[in-house]
Amino acid sequence: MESLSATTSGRSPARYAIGELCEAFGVTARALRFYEDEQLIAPERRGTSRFYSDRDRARLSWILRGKRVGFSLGEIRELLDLYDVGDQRETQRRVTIERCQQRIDALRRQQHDIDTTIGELEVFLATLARPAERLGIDRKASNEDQGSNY
Amino acid sequence: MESLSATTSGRSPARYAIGELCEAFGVTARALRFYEDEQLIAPERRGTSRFYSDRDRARLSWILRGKRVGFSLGEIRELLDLYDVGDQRETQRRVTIERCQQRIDALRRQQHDIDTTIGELEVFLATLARPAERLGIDRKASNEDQGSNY
DNA sequence: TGCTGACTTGACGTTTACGGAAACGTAAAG
DNA sequence: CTTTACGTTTCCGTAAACGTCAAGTCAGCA
Repeated sequence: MESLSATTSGRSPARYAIGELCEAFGVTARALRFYEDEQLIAPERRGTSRFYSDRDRARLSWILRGKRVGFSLGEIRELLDLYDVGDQRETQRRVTIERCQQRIDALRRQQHDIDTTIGELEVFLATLARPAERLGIDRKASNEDQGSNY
Repeated sequence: MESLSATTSGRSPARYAIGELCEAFGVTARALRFYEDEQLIAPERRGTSRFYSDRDRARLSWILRGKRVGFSLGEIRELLDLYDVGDQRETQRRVTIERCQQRIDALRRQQHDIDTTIGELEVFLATLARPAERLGIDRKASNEDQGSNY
């Protein structure tokens, strides 16, 4: 059973073995099983083996990006669940929308934080380039610390 | 001793008590002491008490932003140490520059990740706005997962 | 048939970033 | 002098996100 995706000799309903996904995404099998325990993905189970679909692949992609962006696995699960639920009875929908908005706002703040950090690192790099000055992170103890993410 | 910053009745060499900093930055004293244990800040110690300078304030600001941006405390310490060292013997300097560049690159990738995530969340919000469709995260299992941060 | 390699399920260990509580010190206010 | 507020150290606990064995299963093949 060389490659699962090869056995399915052509089109879409591809299945991947756990090792293939690990390879493809650079994660360990342990991690994938952990995500499964935590209800983030649910690959098909034939007996004891796992078979991942393209949907699982996409989910994994979301999970990993979510992590890089600072979401906890719990939050990621919630978001994925939202996607799955999709619509719902009015009230549920409003909550969902609100939570999404909050996430987006948080991400925007994070963008700003990253901008600032990159900026400071670049300034620092500049001082390194011409080694003639002393530096001070401590100009005026800038009070711009509103908007604490998360 | 109402407020330390008030006793220093005017200019720069202000000192802050731990409680003031907590208040100002929305962190617990426990956290500040922890950062001290971890060598991230080193407030003046008169006897057993702590007195924070503007420099400490600025450092704290950096620490908190660094955290929001995804640095670990260890990484933050390294970066702060770099700032302190400033220049150095040529070889050390090159390493420093390199590490900075890497951090900046990682942050740029993170920016991109966040852009993508915001985008997806907004698309999702749109589908929520007009509740008439089914959605699929799983269009084509987009393979755009290169550039794994950190 | 026996080996190899990939996979499986537990179960316990680890790191990070603090939180919480005990037990005590100090200092200004009433 | 006692209260109240704030601060200190020390130690133990925890949640998240896996890593790391151990021990066993199963398919393919020489």
